[in-house]
Amino acid sequence: MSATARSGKNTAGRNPERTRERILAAALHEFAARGFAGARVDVIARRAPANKRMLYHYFGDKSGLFRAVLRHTIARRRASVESQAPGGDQISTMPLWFRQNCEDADWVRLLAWESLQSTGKSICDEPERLRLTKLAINGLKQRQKAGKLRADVRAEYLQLAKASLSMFPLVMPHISRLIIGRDVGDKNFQRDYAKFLETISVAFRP
Amino acid sequence: MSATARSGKNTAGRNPERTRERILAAALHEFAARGFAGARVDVIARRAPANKRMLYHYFGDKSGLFRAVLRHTIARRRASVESQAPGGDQISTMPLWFRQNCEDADWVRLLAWESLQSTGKSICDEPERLRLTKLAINGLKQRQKAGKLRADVRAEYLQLAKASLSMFPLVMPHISRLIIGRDVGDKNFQRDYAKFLETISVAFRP
DNA sequence: CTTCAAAGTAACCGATTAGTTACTTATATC
DNA sequence: GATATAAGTAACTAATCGGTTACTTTGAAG
Repeated sequence: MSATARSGKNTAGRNPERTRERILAAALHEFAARGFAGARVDVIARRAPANKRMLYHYFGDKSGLFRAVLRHTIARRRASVESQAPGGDQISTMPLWFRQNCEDADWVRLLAWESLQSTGKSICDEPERLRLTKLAINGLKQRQKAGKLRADVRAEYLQLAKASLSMFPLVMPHISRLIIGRDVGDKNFQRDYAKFLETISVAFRP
Repeated sequence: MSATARSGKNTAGRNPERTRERILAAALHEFAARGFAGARVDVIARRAPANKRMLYHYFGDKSGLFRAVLRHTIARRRASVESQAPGGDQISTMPLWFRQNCEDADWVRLLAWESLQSTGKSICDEPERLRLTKLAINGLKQRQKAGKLRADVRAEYLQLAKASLSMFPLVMPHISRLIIGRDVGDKNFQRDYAKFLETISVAFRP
């Protein structure tokens, strides 16, 4: 009875995978909010909720947890990147990226903390991330060949510009608010900025 | 004798202002490298070099020092912003901004740390920063009126886009390297990216 | 029913680190 | 030159926080 109930069990008792997932989710939240150095292991454990001991059991130490969160979130975003790669859509992708980033602001912020803190150091999980980056760039190259994107600039720089414009307001919400006067979470701002990105997309057309 | 020698004295003995300046410089370096939570007060004191006690004497506590560094660097950049505002130059300003940011990478990184860490909180030294921001935006508005800049998008959004494109590679060097394959410190990258910014500036012309 | 491994808990520990105390030394003013 | 004031030093402290120890509970298998 208990063996058969095991697979369907979701609500009570022990459940290693769920505990792991809860810790990862809480850690993403805390690391995104305060960065690696600012994040508190006890806060993550309390918010999971889980015992701190379990956190160390599954992830070794604080930086192991940080890496696990990175890997886990990269894996989650993989599908989204891979589905976009074929590049057959009509509408400009930049406003779309921005919208997705708004939905996944914790991920963008995590990326920003990681990038700032690990200057000079090697990139965690580099092979996989390089693969996904190349995939996105190849998508742009295909569109360049198809005449949908200007071909007189390297696709790499177009990718960098797209990343900049679609992530910056989330990475530096402070600056964004100083300039625009509205908060990044403000839906009106998000709509207007997406529209703006659509407008200046002419820069990337032939 | 000592009173007259006092003003010309720069090398030895006591010198409050110089000590203050040295602490500020060391703090900028440390905060830019590791962020507020990651920075170590002892490291700043050792690098100044100055005694930790002096640091607390001049700046109260760690966050007081952080705010002082912000204010000090804002004051330093003020002249540069104010001289640019009149907007009479011929060449596109975006590559110029990027170049200046590369020269002052610590400042850009400090700004990024501050923005990430203080989400939701109030902006330190807001009135002055708002004034400088408005100044830059007014410069853009003037150029819009002069027909040098497209007028069908609000100047605020143009300013945000300029900030994004000229700061992003410095704020997220990791991502930048994944996409381009070269380091942000690489002079070749800086040249090529500046050129790219020049090229896509057409998006901002009428 | 027993057993054994893994999940889970609470209390603890040692190191790091922001912030202080008690003191000495220099310098400007009278 | 005496003196008051501010600069500067070294050693200390209290608390925070990452990580651990010793223990209990759960549940699947023989």
